[in-house]
Amino acid sequence: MSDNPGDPFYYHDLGYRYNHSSYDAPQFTSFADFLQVSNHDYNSLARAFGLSPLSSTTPELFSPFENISHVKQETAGGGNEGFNNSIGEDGGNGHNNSNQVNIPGNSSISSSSGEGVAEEESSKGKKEAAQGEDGGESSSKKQNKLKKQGEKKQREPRVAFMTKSEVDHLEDGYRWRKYGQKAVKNSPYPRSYYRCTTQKCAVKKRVERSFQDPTIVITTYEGQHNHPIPATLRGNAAGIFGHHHHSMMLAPPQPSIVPRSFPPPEFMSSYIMNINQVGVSATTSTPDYPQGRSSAQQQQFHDDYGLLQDMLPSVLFKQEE
DNA sequence: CGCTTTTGACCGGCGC
DNA sequence: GCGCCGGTCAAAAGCG
Repeated sequence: MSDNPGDPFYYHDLGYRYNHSSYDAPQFTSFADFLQVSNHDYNSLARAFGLSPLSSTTPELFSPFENISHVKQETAGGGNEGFNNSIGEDGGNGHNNSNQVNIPGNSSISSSSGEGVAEEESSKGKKEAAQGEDGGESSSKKQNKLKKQGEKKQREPRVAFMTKSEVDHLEDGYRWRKYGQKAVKNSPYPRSYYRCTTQKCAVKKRVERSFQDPTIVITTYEGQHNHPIPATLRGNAAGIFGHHHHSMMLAPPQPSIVPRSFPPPEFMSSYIMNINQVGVSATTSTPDYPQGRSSAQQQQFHDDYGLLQDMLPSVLFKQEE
């Protein structure tokens, strides 16, 4: 995948790969549901994923990963289209078989290219080009704030999911407000930008459908929630995470672009194709990184990964600078 | 009415 | 410096 060492992280680095035919697609109503975990476990997973835990916890302190580099697309005439192309490529070559996990800060469980890529790019230092403001909470203004010292614009940890789904916006228990949509270069499908509606929370996510395989939706989370899952949304968090089926949930978030229709309630029909961790252990590259990790945190971190490995064998993590 | 989505303008980084 | 590009803003429209 990273044929181009110089490339910043591209989604194709995900090593995306899966077997169309070998999966059956279970139905899930939420992220946690699809992970098939309890609330407790979810919290661990969430940390590992850089997502927010269900319980209120210390906000900005734990981010297993730091320093994200932004997914960038080749500006040169737009050859590369991030995910879309990448998916095609990787899917095609697929040297990476799905069951591998790279642990940030650790070397890896899978020696697959992913890792190499991560290194390369981190060295690359090509930061996020098209980045607007980053996790800043003052979302009101333009972004003209400067960073502290030599710290460049760092992004929050990002996690990308590739999910087979009919709907673009997957239910994950949080409430989001869409704040933008842009056309993806060589794709007929647009990319939508969402922000967590909880006031103090700066988590964002992007959703786009794969151009190569329109049945796949790529959701990229950025940042971590600092609050519990809102218990409102029809049913409540408990209903979402707790357990049983997913009966209600009324109208699915509308399948915007995807023409095909499908049974309404199953908007979360999905299975994971791949998961990408875009964070990185930046402690080395960014000395002044605000949040140091305690050994306890690291331990937790590893524990989370261990957990993930057990639970999500097909997940593939990747780190990036 | 309060919220969300829509949508074109705008911004800042980067390559040329 | 200019223009492309990904990402964001924000006014207006939409919806329950």
